[in-house]
Amino acid sequence: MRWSQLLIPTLKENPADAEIVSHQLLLRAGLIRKLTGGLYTFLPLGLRALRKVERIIREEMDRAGAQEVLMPALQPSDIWQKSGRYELMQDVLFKVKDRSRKEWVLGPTHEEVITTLVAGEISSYRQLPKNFYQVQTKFRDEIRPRFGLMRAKEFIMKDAYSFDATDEGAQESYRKMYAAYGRIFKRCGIQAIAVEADTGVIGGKFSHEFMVPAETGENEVAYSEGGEYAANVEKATSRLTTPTPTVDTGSAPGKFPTPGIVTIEALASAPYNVAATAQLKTLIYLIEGKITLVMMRGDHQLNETKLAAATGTANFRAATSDEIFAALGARPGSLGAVGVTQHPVIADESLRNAAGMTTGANEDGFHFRDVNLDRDIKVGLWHDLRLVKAGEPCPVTGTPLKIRRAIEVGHVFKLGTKYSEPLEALYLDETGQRKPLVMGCYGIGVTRTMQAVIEQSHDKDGIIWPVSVAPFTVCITPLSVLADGPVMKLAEELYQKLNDQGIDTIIDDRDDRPGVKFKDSELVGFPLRVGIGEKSLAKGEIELKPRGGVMQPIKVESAIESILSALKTLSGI
RNA sequence: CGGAGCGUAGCUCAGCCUGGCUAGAGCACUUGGUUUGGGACCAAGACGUCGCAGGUUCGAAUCCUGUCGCUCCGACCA
Repeated sequence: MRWSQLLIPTLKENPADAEIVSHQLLLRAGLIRKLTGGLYTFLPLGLRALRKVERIIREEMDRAGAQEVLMPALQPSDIWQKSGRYELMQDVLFKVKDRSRKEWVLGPTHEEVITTLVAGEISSYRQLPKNFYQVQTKFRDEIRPRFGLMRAKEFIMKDAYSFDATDEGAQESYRKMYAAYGRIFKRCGIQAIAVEADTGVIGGKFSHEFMVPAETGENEVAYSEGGEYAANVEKATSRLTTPTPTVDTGSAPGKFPTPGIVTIEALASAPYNVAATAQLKTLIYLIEGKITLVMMRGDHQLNETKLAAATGTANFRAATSDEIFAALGARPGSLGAVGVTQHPVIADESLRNAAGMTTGANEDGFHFRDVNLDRDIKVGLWHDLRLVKAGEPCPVTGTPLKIRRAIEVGHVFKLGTKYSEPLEALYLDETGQRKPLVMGCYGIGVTRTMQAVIEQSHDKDGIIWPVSVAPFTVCITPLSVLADGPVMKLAEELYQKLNDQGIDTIIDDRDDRPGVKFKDSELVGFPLRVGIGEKSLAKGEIELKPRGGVMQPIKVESAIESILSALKTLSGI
């Protein structure tokens, strides 16, 4: 393509509303333009890069045995009612009404649609396994769209759904997708790591997220140095650095005065000297409107994602001081669960068998000592609720965990029968028994992946596209565009030959000064620039400049061969 | 939704505190000229409901009220 004919509106200055570098470069390189918050138009170059990411995804999905379909983005709300997610996901669902006032949903994801399809089309174990995928626009009423394509109201996702007869089969389908994801991100030129993750509103048995390490990422990943363990902090666990006391003092809980003491630290200091590990922290939450006591060890922090996983709902918040006083008769700082039977109590696993603990007495200015969990507190639910911190021992290796930020580009879920049961996607097995299909689902944020590539691969001058996803692979830069001059003649000739070889080539035929062309080609980030100027041409040479590499002169006679071999090197072939 | 900030030319911003004349600069754009190996220079020109609505005032980009939009931090997620 000819630069002069394409819309490539590069910007010299950073747009005021772009905060992170990949967002700035998307705008500056003329790849996208904002329509309004969370909604973007893909310009010619941006679309070309996006299409290349999509092509890699399609090739790897096909290779892994998945088949492409295309489902409606507009969906009837009744299938969402059936799956139970109409309520659960109401905050992100875009809803629209038609002329007869019937309500529809703009699909944020497609478990309901694909399961409905499969329920009607698959009825025998002989048809299994199956895996269907699509590349499609998703709609989510995000609470806060941000960072350009990173979190948008409308975005392109590749979603795949596997259907198996057995759990073992589903496991194998999961494994295949997991492997395919690794190949996809590698081919896109980004380093993504798989981490254990929370399943959230999608639900299911377990899941892995594919994370691109980046300071601007919205997630935190806990991992061991050697890569033996990696998990989203929402899900991560660690070994305890210090054990929880379990020695029964033999005494019943004894109330003692602690005037003005309302923090763990204060109680840990003189004259009380109660180690934080021997204290019970009692947090009061309003879970689906009900006062609930959440118990943590004094030195631990609550992880709210784990609380959601434990309770099966995200509909909760910390209670206010007044709500707490009304329920327990004391203010934060003096709270405890001893003798509390009228409210449910949830406790963190680290408190199992805890004994000789100290906790608030539900009376301002007083605490209990000698509290045994088994004997004195009615715990209704035990669950891992603890937020891991950097430096705590890895659950696998025992070495100190590290924590770093990352961008989630993909997520694979082992779903089980969460959707096949309510939507009645059943099949007959060898013995004629009717059983629910065992499902998995697998998403890649395609537009987000494209931005993640930029976030991970850029320098002060602009984007550094990997060959695999670059909008154009080669940029031919004639320094003079006189139509019948030797420079332009050679440029046109190379342009023809490269295109004939199937190399995506752009020729910068703009009548601009060299500096402008160099800056623009670096900003957009084409992997290889072929510079043609009168000076070097006089020596029978032109210049090859890999983006991010060093300029090298090549002979005109062997230009095509040199370019092709440089591309091979850049592609890592 | 809670907290913080910003809305002035296509873009980046100044002017606002302390109200006053035709509302400014740089980049981009148009025309002419000079340039031509790292975002050129000269000259001329075009481009504004100062986000919107209301108020205060002789007079509002500037002060007040409301409203809309955008960005950032938190809850949500590919």
